[in-house]
This record gives sequence, C-alpha cells and structure tokens, in this order.
Amino acid sequence: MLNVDDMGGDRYIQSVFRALKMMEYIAECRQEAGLTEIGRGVGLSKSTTHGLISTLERCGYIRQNPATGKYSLGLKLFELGQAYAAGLDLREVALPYLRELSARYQETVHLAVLSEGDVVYIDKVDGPLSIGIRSRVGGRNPAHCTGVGKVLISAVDPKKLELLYAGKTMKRFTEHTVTDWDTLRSELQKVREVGYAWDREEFENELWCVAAPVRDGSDTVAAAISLSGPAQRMKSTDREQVAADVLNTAQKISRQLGYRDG
Amino acid sequence: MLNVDDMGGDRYIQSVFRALKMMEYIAECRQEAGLTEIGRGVGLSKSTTHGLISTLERCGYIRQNPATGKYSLGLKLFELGQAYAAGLDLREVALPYLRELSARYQETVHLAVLSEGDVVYIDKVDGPLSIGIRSRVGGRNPAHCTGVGKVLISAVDPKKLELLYAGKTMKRFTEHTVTDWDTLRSELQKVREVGYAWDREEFENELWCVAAPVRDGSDTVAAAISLSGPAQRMKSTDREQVAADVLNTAQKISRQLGYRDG
DNA sequence: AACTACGTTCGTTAATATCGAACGAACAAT
DNA sequence: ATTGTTCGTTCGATATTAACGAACGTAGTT
Repeated sequence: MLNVDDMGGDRYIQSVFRALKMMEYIAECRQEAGLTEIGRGVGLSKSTTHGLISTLERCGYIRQNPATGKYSLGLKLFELGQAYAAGLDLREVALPYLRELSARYQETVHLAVLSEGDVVYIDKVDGPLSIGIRSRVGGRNPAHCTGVGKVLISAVDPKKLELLYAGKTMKRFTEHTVTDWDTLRSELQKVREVGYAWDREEFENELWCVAAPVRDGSDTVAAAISLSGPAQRMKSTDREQVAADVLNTAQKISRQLGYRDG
Repeated sequence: MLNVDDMGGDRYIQSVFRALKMMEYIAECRQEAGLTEIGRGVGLSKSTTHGLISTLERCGYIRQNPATGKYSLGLKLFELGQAYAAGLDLREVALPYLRELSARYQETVHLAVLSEGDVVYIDKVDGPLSIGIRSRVGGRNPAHCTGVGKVLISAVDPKKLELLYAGKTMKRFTEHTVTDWDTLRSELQKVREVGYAWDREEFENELWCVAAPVRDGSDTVAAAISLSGPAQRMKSTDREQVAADVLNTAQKISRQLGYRDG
C-alpha cells in the first residue's frame, strides 16, 4: 500500500505520485522522519528520495528540522487544507446543528465523509463530559466498524462496494467487530431500512454511537453525522429517542444543503 | 509568480513543482477551476496540465466535479493539513492563553507565523463583538502592514530581510500603509526596542491591532500573537495596558514552549 | 445546424528524473 | 584519539519518462 510501484491504470506522472506518497508517509509517522527512512518507506533510492523531498521542502509542503536534519509536514499543507475546508458548504451549514445536538445530550458529535473506503472526520463538537473518545478532525478510521462508516457505505452502490472491498480483510478491533462480509451486508440493509446505524463497541470498547446520513441537493449521501458516548451512559438513555434525534438533525442539515423530500 | 519556469537554484523535480503550483492556483481561485484555466494559470499546455491534474485527482489532492468537469481542492489536503496542525505544540500550548486574552478585551486574537515573507494565520479566537474583521485560519496576509507581520519580520536578520524583500514593492492598502523601506526599517527598530508592534489602520480601515512575539526553546521567534479590534474601541482603551497584556501573554506562551529569560 | 470551448487521448521526441557511487559531517563505540 | 557507522547531500551517465501538438468526442451556444 505504501509501495510506489503498485499503481495500475492509466498514465500518471510518476514523480508526482511518488512525492505525494512521501508526504503521506511522513504524515503516518506522526513525527519527524529521516530521509533514508522515507526512502525505505516508499521503496525508492536515497538520491531519488532526496530530489523529491527537497522539491517539496522548497515549496513549503514539508520542512526540515535544521537541528536533526529530519523532515515533517509543512505549513503549505495547512494553508491548502484550510482553503479546502473554506470551500465546503457542508461544514459551515452543519456546525450549528452539531452544536445543538451535542448540547442536548452532552456528548461528542462528529461530521464525516467517505474517502477511499475509509471514514474521514471533517468536523466535531466535543461534549463537556466526553472523556476517552479519541478522535481527531482530519483523522481516518475504517468504515466497517463505525457508525458513520456504516451509514456512508450503506449508500454506496452494492456492486461498487463489493469492488472496493474486494480482497480487503476487515480488521478486528473488539470482540463485537463485524469481520465477515455477509453479516456486514445484512447490517447495511438494515441501515438502509431504518435510516440510521448503531455502533456498539465495534471499534472501541465502551464506546457506542448512532449515526445518520446527510444528503445534498443531488440526492447523494455527502456525509454522515454521529453522536458518540460511553456505553454506560448511552445504554441509560432512550435509544429510540437518540436515534430519532440524530436522524432528525441529519435531515435538517440535508434540507439546508438543498435536499428535498427528507 | 505563478509562472512555472522562473525557479532558479539547484536541481528540483519539475513535474512535482508544477503539480504543487497547480494546487496553489486552484486554492487561489477560491472556486472550481477548469483544466484549461489552470493550464493557462501556470503557463503549461493543456495535455501536460491534464497529466499532472489527473495524477493529483487520483490521489485525492484535488477532485473533479462530475457535473461541470471542473476541479477543486481535495480531501487529502485537509487530512494532511490537520496532521500538520496536530504535530504543532505551538497551537495547543497557545490556545488557552489566546482565549484568556480574547475574553479580557472581548476582541479577536490571532496566532500567526511567517512564511516566505508573508503572514499565515495558524489559529484564532473570535471576540463576541468583533464584527467586520475578515480573517481566516490558514489565510495569508502581507507582513509589512500587519501587527503580527511587523513583529515577525523585526526578528529576521536584517540582511536576510533585505534579500527577501529585494525588489518587492510594498502594496498600499490604506492611507496609513507604510510603503517605503526606510520608514519600515526604522519602525522595525522601534518594535525590537519596545517588544511589540501596533498596526493602526495600515492594512484595513477602522482596524487596529497590537502584536507581540512568541519565542521557542531555541530562542527563535516562532510566531506572533495579536489582539485586533475596531479603531474606535481600541482608541478608548488604555493602549499601554493592552500592549502590556499582549506582550505578557506572548511571554507566557514562550515560557511554556521552553523559552528562558522572558 | 454550425460553431465554439471544453476535457480527454495518443504517439513521438527530447528533455528529464533516476540510480549508484562517492563525499563530508555528525555521532557512538572502542 | 580513532575507528566505524549512519546520516543527508552531491554528481554524472543512462534510459526512462514526461512534455507537447494535434486530433477526438462532447456539451452548450449562437
């Protein structure tokens, strides 16, 4: 997956592809990475790596620690990332609703989209009490074991989904994680019917959440929202009520994005 | 500046450089951009542009609107931008102090760093009353006419500064904007002496701000903070007091970043 | 219906990125 | 001190690779 040579398909610019993978590798490291290590990570020689890396550095996409000589992500990525966020209606529109929902239950609320079969968190509102929920805006989680993930892939055309997940193994995180395709498929069917998805300790122990889809003007599921909390607290609240509230909030956002007939 | 061929210096990977400039061009557009337009923007043929653009698209750095065929920034940039922010101590450390300062004066507070002679805003805390202050986290402003900018370049080695600004004209934004080098130089000297910088409608009419430097463990000026507000309100507060408070807040952040002898 | 502008594809050619080898510096171990 | 290792960096020859112009299909417009 990190190896640079495994990209079938049409014509693409090799050096650009390699440079991007290097940035992603550095991001995965979560800390400064040496040039040799980066080269090893993407499967390229030191000198090739150096050429690409120094180009990225000169443009501000990565920076070199003058003390250690190692590399980390650069400011330009932050700038462009914020420019991306600024261009999204979704985030702006959703935020007040997320706040409202979070305030009602005193729990953390997330806004997420699908990317290459994974879930990426676009925004969140932390609940005042929520301790232990480890999520990061901009972070990436698997779809098969999260509430937002199940909602999002339940809206994907089954044939495309089959293709996307072909050969992929579903990683187990807890004893409740669904790891076989048949169980997941029937669960997705249920999600489509009721309109929301539960995740009861499928990703993290002691963590529950309910999620619902957000649709845009073109009738596409553009995102999903979820409310997450410790299993104990979530058990003691009216589950029907929470699910209805999450669903209702998602529909309000959808309508504001131009979705009709919610 | 956007033309792709004007990069002197060492060896760098042409196609990577070009691809990065394309992303930056799209970001500058603030909206979807067509392929032909992007090509024109960076000075490349349509087919070359297409190769680079489609590579970026396949990796998620830009995306193509299926309806219009036009391109905008992609989710991956947001992910990496957030990863960059997560790796910064600066932001995390500063936030509580920024909040405190903002709350005391009910005005907007900014945290910014220097990048290629410009100011880039890393974070901000909006005041409850501040209307009309147009700033965006991730946004870029000129250094010569902003409080944070003057603070940041006052700490740059004068020879390097001279080199960085050689030939550059300082754009005029208001009637108070300093546009000649000599005046700016003497102003920077004053900033170094008193430790903070005022901007009184040099960038935007009716907008004042005070800024002070944040230093890190290696004695380098790593960032600057500022407090901004409408000229009227800022005039009616004790200016000595505000400046002292901003300076003091900056020093507290500096100390927490490992700076000694503040 | 003709026309324009767009995104896309393709083949050739020359420009360009790639790689191995070698260098100097920093650091650790002996 | 000295040796050995590891790191980031530089360089030049070679072959891969990306660049370009021209042509295609498709929308939307005149």
